[in-house]
Amino acid sequence: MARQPFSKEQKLLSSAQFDAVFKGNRNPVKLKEFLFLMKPNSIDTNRLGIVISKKNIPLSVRRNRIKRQIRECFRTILDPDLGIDIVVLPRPAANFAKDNWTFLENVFLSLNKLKKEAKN
RNA sequence: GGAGUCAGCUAGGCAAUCGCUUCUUUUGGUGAAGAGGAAAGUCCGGGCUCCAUAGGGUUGAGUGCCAGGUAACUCCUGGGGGGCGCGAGCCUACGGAAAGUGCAACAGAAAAUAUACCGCCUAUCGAAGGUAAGGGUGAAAUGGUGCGGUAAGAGCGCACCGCGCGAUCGGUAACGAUUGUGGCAUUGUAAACCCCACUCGGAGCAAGACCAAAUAGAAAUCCGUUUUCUGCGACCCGUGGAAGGAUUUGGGUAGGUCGCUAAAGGUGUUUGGUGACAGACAUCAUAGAUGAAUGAUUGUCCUCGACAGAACCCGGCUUAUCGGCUGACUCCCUCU
Repeated sequence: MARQPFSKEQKLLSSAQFDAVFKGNRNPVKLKEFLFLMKPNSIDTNRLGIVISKKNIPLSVRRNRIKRQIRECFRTILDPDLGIDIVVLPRPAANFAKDNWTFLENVFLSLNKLKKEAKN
């Protein structure tokens, strides 16, 4: 199994990078619980940004848990060669979802397929 | 055995794989450490930092039985008064109501000014007089109980209790005990205004300090202080700054480094103290992120895991909380 690191190269760090994704995204994935925005980038790796507001997820414990689960899926599942920037926004419905883990797993798996088809 | 009071502890464990943050080694890696009792609410207090060491008056805010502890407090400890409970215990903003003002719904005759609905007594039998015993209303009704007294009554008189004032004794004090004396006068409300006593400068780690880069919004020093604006919570006084001129240095930006964790620190023993706590000695090294680290998956065991995530740091308060454990004490029942 290849190493699957998650360091600062894999994160969106500045507001400029975030803005680029918000403005340059095409066909976003809109779900009840999450919103995914994606944009191809110019570097080799994927980069992840999470925007999670207190308004949508009031409890800090749950906020942290959702962030970790998103990060973990990004790290373990997503094809590292895709070269996309991705921003995930949890929505209020994520509060009530019991099994976010399997849900996110499926989403990221389907993302892999989508992107591969797009490249081919 | 049942019911209850108080104090304290704990906050799933183990293993495997893949990851994150910091540190150490060293640059492949290896190793070590890595959220809470409330990290929360931001309600108080303090450290620390800057503003200009921050003065006076008015205003504003806070505290409010006494003594002590503390860096400090609205916290804690001990004590006193009052209330609740059979009890262990619990609760208590607990200074002032003859300085003044306000308020007291409904009911009730009357709610603070005095007065009289039913009643009682007198009677010249009237739309009179005397009463406040009793009844009734209310959260609250002009001291309470008893005896005397009277036409009926009334602190009108007396005794005891209560209340005010004084003295003595005990106590650091709050206060308590004893005793003398006064006379029954104006109810309650001050988490209503208010009065009295005491305390209080402001803003906050996005505080603040330094470094780098880049091209004209800034900064520093000096001169000046009529006017205008502005800071010191507000206003007045007082005082500082800016707008102007001269000289010098050179910036934006979610950039980087520091602040940033060793601190009124934890644990143990011991000394002093009723106790909060303080002193001495020994010992421990224990998160430090910054688009923000503790996770995910799998297996397994059990009692099947609540509330909940550090963001400068401490002391408290308040609120949330599954299950379990420990100790001390009280009451009731049964047996001996």
